[in-house]
Amino acid sequence: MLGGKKLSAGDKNKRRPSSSIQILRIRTQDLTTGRIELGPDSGFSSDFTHQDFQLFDFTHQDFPFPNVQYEIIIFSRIPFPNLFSWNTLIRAHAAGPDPRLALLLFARLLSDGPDDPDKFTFPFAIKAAAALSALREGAALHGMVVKSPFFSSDIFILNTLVHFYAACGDSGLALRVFDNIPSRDVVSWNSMINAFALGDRWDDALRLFEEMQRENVMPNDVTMVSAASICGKKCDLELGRRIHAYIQRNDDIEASSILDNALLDMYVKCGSLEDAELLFHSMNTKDSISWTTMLVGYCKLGHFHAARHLFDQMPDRDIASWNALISCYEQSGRSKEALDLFHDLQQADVKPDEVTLVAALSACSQLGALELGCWIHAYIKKNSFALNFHLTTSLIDMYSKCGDLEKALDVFESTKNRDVFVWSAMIAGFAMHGEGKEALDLFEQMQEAKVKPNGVTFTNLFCACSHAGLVDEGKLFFSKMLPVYGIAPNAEHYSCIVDILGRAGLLEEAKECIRNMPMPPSASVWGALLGACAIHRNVELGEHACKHLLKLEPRNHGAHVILSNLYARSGNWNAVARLRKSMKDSSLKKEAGCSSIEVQGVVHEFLVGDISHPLKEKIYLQLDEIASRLKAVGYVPDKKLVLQDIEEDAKERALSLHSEKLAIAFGLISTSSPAPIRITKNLRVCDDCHLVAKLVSGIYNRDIILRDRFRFHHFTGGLCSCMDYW
DNA sequence: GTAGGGTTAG
Repeated sequence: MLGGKKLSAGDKNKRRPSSSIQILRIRTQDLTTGRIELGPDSGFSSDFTHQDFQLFDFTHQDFPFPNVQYEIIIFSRIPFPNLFSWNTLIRAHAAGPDPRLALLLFARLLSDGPDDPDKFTFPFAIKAAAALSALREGAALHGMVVKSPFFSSDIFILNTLVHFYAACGDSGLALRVFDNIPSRDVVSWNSMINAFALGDRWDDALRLFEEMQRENVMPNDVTMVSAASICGKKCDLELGRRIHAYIQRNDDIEASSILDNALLDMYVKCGSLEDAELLFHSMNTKDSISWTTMLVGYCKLGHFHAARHLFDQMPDRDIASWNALISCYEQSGRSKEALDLFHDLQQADVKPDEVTLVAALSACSQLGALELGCWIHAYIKKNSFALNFHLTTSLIDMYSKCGDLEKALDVFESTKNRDVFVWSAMIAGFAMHGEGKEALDLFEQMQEAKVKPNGVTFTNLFCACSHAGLVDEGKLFFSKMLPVYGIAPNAEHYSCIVDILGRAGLLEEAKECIRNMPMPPSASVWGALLGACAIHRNVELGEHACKHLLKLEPRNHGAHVILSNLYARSGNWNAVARLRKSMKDSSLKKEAGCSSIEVQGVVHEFLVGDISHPLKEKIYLQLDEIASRLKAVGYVPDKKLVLQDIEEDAKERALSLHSEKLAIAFGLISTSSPAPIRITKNLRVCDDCHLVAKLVSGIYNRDIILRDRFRFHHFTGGLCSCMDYW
C-alpha cells in the first residue's frame, strides 16, 4: 500500500522498478490497524515485482548466506509463492548484508502476500529490525503482535522482541516485554540477562541470573557465556572463577568454543594471565577468536614480546588478529611498532579493513606522521572504502594532529553525514590550533544541524576557550551544560574550567570552583590548578595543589616537574634540590622529552642531547650556526628552567640540546622552503624552545609547526600563533 | 519443510 491506497495489479506492471531501496517507514498510526504501511517519504515505490529481486546486487563478497541469490531466482520464478517461501526469503534477508530488504518484503507480504504473516514470519522480521536498530519499525511489529490473540503470548516472538529492544539500546523496554511473558523459558532469561549486559546494567543482569535459578530455570551454555562476559566487564575475577567452576561441575552445560572463548576473555579482562593461559592451553579447539583474545591479554598487560610470539605462531590469522595487535601497539603509545606492523600486513598482502585503517591513522596522529596519514587517505579513496563516521573522525583527527588543519577541514566539509564525533573532532582540531572563534562557530553550526553535543564536545570546546583565552565564553558554556544540554559536568570538565580560569590568572575563582565540585576533585583538576600556579608564579597555592595531586597520584612525575619549575622560576634552588632528592628517592624519573620529525615518510626521533642520528655531525654544526645567529640578534638563553642547580655554561648547553632544537636543526638541513618544518613533541614545549622557534622562523624565513603535548604552535616571521598564551 | 538467546579488533 502506498499513501493509504491499495494498488491494483495493473498499477504494478505499469511502473518502473525502483533503483534505490531505502528503509521503509512505518507510521505509528498504523499500529491501530495492525497493518504496516509505507510512508510517502520511504523512497520505496511499490512497483516492485518479484523479477526485480534479480536486479539487486547480491554479489557482495562477504555475503553470509550463499544460497540467497539462488533462492531469489527460485522465488522470482514461482508464480504464486506461498507463505513458506516468503518466510524463507525474509529470514535470508534478515541475516544478510541488507536487512532492510527483509522489512521491505514484510511490508510487501502484507499488501500482496497470499496470507497474513504467521508466527514464523514475525521473529524473522523483528530480527531484521534488531539488526538495523530500527526502533520505530520494530515497535510497529510489536504493535501488530500485541493485538493478535495468536501471537501476543508466543514465546518465540516475545523472546525476539526482548532481544530487539536490547539491540536498540533500551533495556527498559526489553524488561517490559520480559515481565509480560506468561511462561518464560531459558531463552527468555538469557535474552533479558543479555539486554541488561548490553545496557551496562551488570548488577541487574547478575540479579536476574540468580533469580532465574531461584525460579528453577536451569542456566545453559548461553547463560554462562553472558555471565562470564559480565564478570569480565565488571573485572570480578572471583565471581568469574566461580562461574568457571560451576560450568566444570555441571555436565548438562554443553561445552562450546564460544563458551571457552567467553571465559578466556573474562580472565583477560580481569587481568589474570595465569588463568587465561591455563584455560587456553587446555582448550581442544582454538579458533581465531581464542588466539586473538589471548593475544589481547598479553598486549594489555604489556607483554609485547609474548604477544608478538603468539601472533607469529597463530595457525590462521584473520584481519581481527592483525587489528588486535596493531591497536594494542597504538593504544600503548607504541605508534612506531603499530605502523611497522601495518606495513607487514601490506607486505603479507592482507587487505586492511576499516578498523585497521582507524588504528593506523591513530598511530599517525600520535607520531605526527603526516605523509603516511596522507597515503592512507589516498588508499581509502583508491580502494573506495566507504567513509563511515569512524574513518571520517580518524581522518579529521589525523590531519589536525599532524598540523594540517586545512586538510582536516577539507575532509569535514566533504562529508555530508556528520555525527557528534565528526563534529567534535573538527572542534578539537580548531581548538588545538588555537582557533577558538572557529571552534565556537562550528559548535553553533552543529546545533543548527540538530546534532546533540555530548560530554566530549564540551571538553573540546573548553579546550578551544582555554587556548584562545576565551574566559567568558568558557564560563558561559560551563553554566549551560546541565540546564540547556542535559549533560552533567564530570571531573574532566571541571579540570577544563579550572584550567581556563587559572590560565587567565583568576586563581581564586578556580579555587572556588574546585570547592564547589559535586564530586571529589580528581588529580587532573589539581593538575590544572598547579599548571596555572606555575604560569602565574603562585608558589603557595601551587604547593597546595601539588600536595593534593600527589595524594591521589604519588607517582605523578609531571607534578614534581611543574612544582620544580615553579620553584626554579622564583629562584628557590633549595626547594628544587629537595624536590629532586625526593623524586630520586622514590625512583621517579622525569619523562624524557622526545621530538619527532617526518622526512619523506620516515619518522626521526630525537631525545635531549641525542647523538644517535646518522647525520649527527651536520645537525650539531647546524645547531652552532643557529646559536651564533640567535646571539647576533640579542637572544639570551632562559636558564631558569634547567632543573639542576649546575654551572651556568653547562645549563646553557643542556638548554641548547633540547630535543625540539635538535629536530629544528635537522628540519633545516633536510627539508627546504617553502615546506614548513613539522615537529611533534611528547611534552609541553619549554619557554626557551618556544622563543628559539619564534626567532628561527624569522631569521631563516621558515615556518615551523610544532605540536606539543597540548596544542599546536605555528611559528612564522618571528611570531607564534599562540600569542605566547599556552 | 521455516522460529528465539552468546565470544575477539574499534
